[in-house]
Amino acid sequence: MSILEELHWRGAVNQQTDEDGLKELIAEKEIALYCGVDPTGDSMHIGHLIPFMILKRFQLAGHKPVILIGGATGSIGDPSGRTSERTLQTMEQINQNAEKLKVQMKKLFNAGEGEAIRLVNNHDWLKDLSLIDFLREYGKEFNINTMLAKDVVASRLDSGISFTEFTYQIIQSIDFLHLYQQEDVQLQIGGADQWGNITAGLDLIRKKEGPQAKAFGLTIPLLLKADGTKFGKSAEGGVWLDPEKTSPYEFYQFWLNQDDRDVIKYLKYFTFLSQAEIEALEEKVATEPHKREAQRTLAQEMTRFVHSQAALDEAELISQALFSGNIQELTADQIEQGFQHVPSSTAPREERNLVEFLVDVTKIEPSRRQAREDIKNGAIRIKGTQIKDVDHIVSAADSFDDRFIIVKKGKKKYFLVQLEG
RNA sequence: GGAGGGAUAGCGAAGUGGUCAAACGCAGCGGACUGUAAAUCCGUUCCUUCGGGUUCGUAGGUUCAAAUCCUACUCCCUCCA
Repeated sequence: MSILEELHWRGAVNQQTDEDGLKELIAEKEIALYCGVDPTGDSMHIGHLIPFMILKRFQLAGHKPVILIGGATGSIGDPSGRTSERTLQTMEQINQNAEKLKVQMKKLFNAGEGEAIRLVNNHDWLKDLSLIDFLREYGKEFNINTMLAKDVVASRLDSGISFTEFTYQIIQSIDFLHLYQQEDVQLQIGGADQWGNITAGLDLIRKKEGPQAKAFGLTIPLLLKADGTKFGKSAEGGVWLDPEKTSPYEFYQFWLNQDDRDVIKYLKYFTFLSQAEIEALEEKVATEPHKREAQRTLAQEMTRFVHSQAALDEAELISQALFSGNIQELTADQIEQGFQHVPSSTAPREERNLVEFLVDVTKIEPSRRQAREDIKNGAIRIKGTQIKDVDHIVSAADSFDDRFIIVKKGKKKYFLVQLEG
């Protein structure tokens, strides 16, 4: 199965330019290709991951991927997928973010065996481009009518778009041209909302390099959940790759809890499992869904890839203890080792009313009213024991060795409270 | 510049002097069922020391009583120029 056939099987192709041409090119040589991300935040979330997983697949198929960090484009603001103007971030902020993303990318794609994926930052070649050069060299190649017709721009014409964001497609086009010329990059991939930017780049390459220039674009479909909502948001917000923002335990739990209807789609999209392995899991979902083997495999693959085998082991240990073991049998040492990455807080080592403990000390509950309601409903468990008494006093007896308190709220939310002082 | 319409809890949207802490839907939270799934059902969602306190764009005013009436201001939409 060729890489393109594989991508189709994985459901990872939305649109592509000159399908046959790209097929031919890939058949005859190893190509270089790229995908970019703008440093608008200090960490990627799982939605960002998709196109880079595809870069990785190309690499495994023998091609040469380039990851672009958009230090320059990030300072302009991509209007794609937005209904309103972005607020500009400071250059310091963007540089800091770019640095963090670089570290994250290296950890994900340059670790372990095999050739490293090349990392570039478009700030390097765009920072010294003068306004006059920009206008004479590139601006002349862009027709305003074409630019206005791009979906991203057209949809913003009513609500307004600044010249800065309007110009974004030119900047991204320069990137593609630059990489085509300097790194022999012939393919750009991106999310479905990048189609306009990618084709703008192709137009620029053709104008500068002649109509015979071989460059292609491929976009990935927007990933939706079975219920029609956007993929990648948990109840608490986005699912981040940074373990400080989303702990490996929470990350593992996110994947483990996926809907039966979605899990195979995600296995295809996110993991490097083979067609045979995924089809076997698909069979399992159909015949013995209660075992949730597909979800477990997905959670394992993703946690191992994004974090590490050690993080996965820990996440599974915690999950095991919390959901199928007897919490009371754990020792304080086991908790210390294994539970550091459950959402946690600290509290002084003193006796306290349960409501105050939940609201004031640990912030597990947002208000006294809510805390009382949950306690009365039997939603609160401490050390595995349901507590329905609003006047309960939290004391050493509720802790593990006077060091940790484990609170469960609802069916599956756990909190670790470390006692100190 | 002129004429209208609008701003209500996280979002959408009722309400046009007391019975309004404010219908209803979505989202959220909790519970039941279950497989840490989906669907469904039930409860609940401003705060509270449970006495009460503070809310309906902002600031004033009328009234025993205002989300509801009046005045000014801010922002948004439609039409005319």
